[in-house]
Amino acid sequence: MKIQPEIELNATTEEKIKEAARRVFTSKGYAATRTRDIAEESGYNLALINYYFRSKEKLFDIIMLEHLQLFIHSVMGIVNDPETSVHEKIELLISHYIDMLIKNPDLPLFVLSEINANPVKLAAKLGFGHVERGNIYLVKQWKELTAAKILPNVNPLHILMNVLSMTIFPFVASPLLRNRTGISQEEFNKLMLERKKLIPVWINAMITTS
Amino acid sequence: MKIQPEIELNATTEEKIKEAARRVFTSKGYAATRTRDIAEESGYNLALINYYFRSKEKLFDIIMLEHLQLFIHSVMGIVNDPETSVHEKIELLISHYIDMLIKNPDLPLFVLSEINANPVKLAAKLGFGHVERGNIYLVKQWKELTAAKILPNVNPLHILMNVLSMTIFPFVASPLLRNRTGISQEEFNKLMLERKKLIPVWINAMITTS
DNA sequence: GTCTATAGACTGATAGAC
DNA sequence: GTCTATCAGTCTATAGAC
Repeated sequence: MKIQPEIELNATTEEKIKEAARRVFTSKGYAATRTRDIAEESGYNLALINYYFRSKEKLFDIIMLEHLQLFIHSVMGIVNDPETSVHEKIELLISHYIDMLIKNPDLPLFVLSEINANPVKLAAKLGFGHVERGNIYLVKQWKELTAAKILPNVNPLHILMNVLSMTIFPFVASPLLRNRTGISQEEFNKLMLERKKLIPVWINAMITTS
Repeated sequence: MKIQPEIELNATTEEKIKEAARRVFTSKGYAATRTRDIAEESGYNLALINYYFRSKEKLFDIIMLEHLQLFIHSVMGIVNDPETSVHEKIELLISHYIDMLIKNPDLPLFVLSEINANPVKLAAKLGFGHVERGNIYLVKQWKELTAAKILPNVNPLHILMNVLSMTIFPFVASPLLRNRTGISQEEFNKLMLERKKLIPVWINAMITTS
């Protein structure tokens, strides 16, 4: 699944239009995107968008579904791995997200905005492939550790919020942050790479002092 | 400055239109908002919007400027207070934001989306009233404490990111979070009120273990 | 100040030539 | 498959009646 695609010489017209649409939708959002923008970005004509995808909305739905999978379902492999410990899972999750978001920095703001704009419509897409919380291996491990009093009895939802917040929010606030602090894109990415090591340490600190 | 206004019986037509515009813009964003939506929400006719505000864009600019002040400049009073300690400032900041965001939950996603959509245009507005970082009292206090080795020498930008992330991000991700966990709006607000006390403790933990 | 009616530009989508 | 030309609908903004 590509977001920032390499130039594929042998990509079909359909694929090229889809990649162009992905770029335009992700940077401007659904409402601000004109089908003419996508046509121009793809190098093809406006009529071809409807030829291949029937409507602006159907094209958007295809792209949004792929983004949701990238954003949510891709982490299922990490949190369901029976071979890794809780701390390793947290570390892998943070590392996975930061690498992915450095490549696709406007993905989270796009996804969260569009979910907010149309929560009912996207609930169905989100439900697809939904795994019951009790069946997630990470949840099982967490419960075992709290039962054995190895972990303190904190609400795991708070910890989850903290992991995702500290990992994802800087990308969401990046334009504002860069405006206020004056740091460059490169300096920002360097900070985020530092955070791959720092966030797990901070999470440990807040768990053990709870 | 009101976002969720009480019904003001003696509000002027101009104020009523502005409040209606605030509600519609904030929930749908600039591009998805039609001037007809604002007219309908205000109870007045479409023509009056242009009579009072000349254009959709000028009306939007007025509202965005007020939101930016609410979002950014309102905290200046806290971080510039010479009477409070660093830890008190952090505590007050978190408390202030959480109270404000419980009242205006879609404010951050709106502001961040629009800045992302038009960073150049909003840079001017953000610069207005900009205070040099060196002159902020919190920054001065922080430097003194690290110089005296009372605080460890961590990059304060990371700490700032963590405070804002853990405080603001849950509101940004709230629709997704509620979809995945099934918690209600009330339960979410209760979690956020808990975080008013928890986040300062966590921040302390991560500072002292650095 | 507030309304109705409408101008003028733009949008998503399609017909039809090649 | 790909294009040009165009339709029908919607948008912002304004003219003009009251």
